[in-house]
Amino acid sequence: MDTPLREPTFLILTALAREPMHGYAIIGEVAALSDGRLSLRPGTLYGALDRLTDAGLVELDREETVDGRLRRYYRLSPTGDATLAAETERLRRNVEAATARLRARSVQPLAPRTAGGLA
Amino acid sequence: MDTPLREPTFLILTALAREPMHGYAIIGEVAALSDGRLSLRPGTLYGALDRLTDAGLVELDREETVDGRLRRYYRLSPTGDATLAAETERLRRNVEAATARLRARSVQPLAPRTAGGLA
DNA sequence: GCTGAATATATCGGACGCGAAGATATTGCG
DNA sequence: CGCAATATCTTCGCGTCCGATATATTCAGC
Repeated sequence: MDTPLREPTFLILTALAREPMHGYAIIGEVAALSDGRLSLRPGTLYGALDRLTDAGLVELDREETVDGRLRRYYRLSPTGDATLAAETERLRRNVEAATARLRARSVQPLAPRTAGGLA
Repeated sequence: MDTPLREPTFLILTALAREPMHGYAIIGEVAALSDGRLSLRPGTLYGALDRLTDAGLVELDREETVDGRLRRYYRLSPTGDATLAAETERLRRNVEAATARLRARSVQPLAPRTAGGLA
């Protein structure tokens, strides 16, 4: 898993970091995590869970049946935990780099050539 | 451009935030920005530049010919600047959310049931 | 003077994650 | 009884990315 995680995958792992959850609950948790910016579609969620399970980042925790409806709980594996931590660090560095660049530009938007200061 | 930027695209915009650069120089700049973690391939770079140009996030700044080799400089457009700032904020929130979740798990890895404290 | 590495651009095909849409089944509300 | 909400799963197409390849020029080494 050298490839960087995309946002939906990253937030799914984040949602599972605290405690095991079932798929449908993850949709709501990710929406909350992202302040409603990202609403996961079933295709994205279950596809991602299958991929993450195959990759060994999440594991099936348990299955419950509540009111006749199946709930399949997933949990973060140790590998998934480490991956999420590493990904978070990677993002943190990217954020820092971009912030520094944006600030640098803000300080000196354009070289003051046309304003006719001296010369 | 509602879709979140992928990492290569994000770092290309970051590289351009400070000053206009030509394609080949961006490859080195992105490598430096990511501490060598991400080495852009030509296919990724020029494809991304075309897409970003079409989307209005970057603009052709100027063309130079140095030692018979063409250099095509790109610069961040105001839209690209705003997009990069917004994306950085989005990432910052994701990093914060993940960090909080990882910390929460670290404080209480498992419910202390088996350790037999009291009871 | 030729070869190969570095500079600098471009293009094509495959892989893969994501999103839209719809199917299925159950409970609860009006 | 029909409709919304809960909860799962599947199929299809798109966009992005990467690997590979091509082209052209300069410079270093032999």
